[in-house]
Amino acid sequence: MSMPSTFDGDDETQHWPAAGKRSIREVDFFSSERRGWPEDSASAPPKEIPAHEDHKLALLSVGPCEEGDKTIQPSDLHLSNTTMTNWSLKIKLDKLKDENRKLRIMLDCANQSYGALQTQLALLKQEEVLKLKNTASSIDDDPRKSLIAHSCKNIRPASLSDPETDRDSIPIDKHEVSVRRPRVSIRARTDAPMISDGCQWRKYGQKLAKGNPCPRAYYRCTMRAGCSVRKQVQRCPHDEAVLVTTYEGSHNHPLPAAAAALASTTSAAAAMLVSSSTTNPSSNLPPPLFTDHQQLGTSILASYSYSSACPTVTLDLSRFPSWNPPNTNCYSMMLPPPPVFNSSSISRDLHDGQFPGHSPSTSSMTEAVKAAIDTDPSLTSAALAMTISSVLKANPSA
DNA sequence: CGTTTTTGACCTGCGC
DNA sequence: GCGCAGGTCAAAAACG
Repeated sequence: MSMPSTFDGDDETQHWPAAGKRSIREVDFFSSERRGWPEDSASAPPKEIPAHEDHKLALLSVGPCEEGDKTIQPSDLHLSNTTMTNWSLKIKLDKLKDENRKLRIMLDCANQSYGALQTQLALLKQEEVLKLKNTASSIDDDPRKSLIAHSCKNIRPASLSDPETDRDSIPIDKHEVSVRRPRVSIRARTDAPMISDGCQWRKYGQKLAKGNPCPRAYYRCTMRAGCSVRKQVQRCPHDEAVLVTTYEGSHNHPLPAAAAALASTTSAAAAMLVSSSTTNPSSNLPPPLFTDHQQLGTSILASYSYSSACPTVTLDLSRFPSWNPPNTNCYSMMLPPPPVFNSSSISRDLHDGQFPGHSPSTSSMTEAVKAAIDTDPSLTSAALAMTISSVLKANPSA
């Protein structure tokens, strides 16, 4: 198994140990290195200060440096005016660098925490699914619980002799690997063979799907070992200019910053898919995410598709003329923890307003998108994704 | 030489 | 039970 050599996200996380080392050096400076410095600096400090000496200056700039009971001030050193000026500038620069470094550490910390929370959420949701499964096993006349029970058939403890009896002994994370999770599919009009979404992928298979002359390619995420996210890339059989990218699974690592926007969007979309099944128990069908906006001239289309095993959210972005390359090169996926809840064989497009009680009228979603496009006709996909995401979060019923 | 892609074989689920 | 289709595996080939 190989790891990509260039990965912003991993690079981000790798700053942690580096930052730790730098922090230790600062402590070491106080404990040992500092002791010899005043004597060594009886003459003027060097004009060219080695990079590894930066921390000394930064610390000195924060306040007086103490040697035992004696306080060492810069003026105690015999320096020429020019050297003092340079030194002062250097000190200011070092302070800024130090501040930068601290901010970077804080950012890394936030990223790490976010990744950890995502993992925790995945585990909690998996446990919830298992609990629901156990509850549902004794009830067969409630349609909603039957759906849950049905979905649990898709839990496949691979390579176990007796899945039924062994299931409870399997660690949760193994369940996550085998669970059929909701998918998010994105349709985008592009000539590129594959949209660049900020992640590293390795192709592991290719198939000719029936009814489509274009092969379907299978990729798995290689940004971190054990990441379960996979994606399928395929040209639309009806319009080969449209590239259909389907994501499945949840990343076990922080994503590059550039990947955050659409990740947020798809997370919200899939979360909607999930919550709709739990907040609307009277109906087996979820409400629409959002609908066509005919006034736009273009339209955003979101649809649920319940195949035999995998509920799928489709975001049709192919109708945005401005989304031709190069703007289609900033998609990103990070699916939410994968709750399993439905596997009915119903497939419907929502833009037709086929759901009773769910009007295809103008939604806040499309209003927001329209406003965004009006504001900036050259809107990038990432920016538009953020708009969609924010509306989904602010108005779950949109 | 290590990594990635290709591609045929194999596995699994589903419908008949 | 059988056949089909989707998905995955893994050895071989290609690539840098």
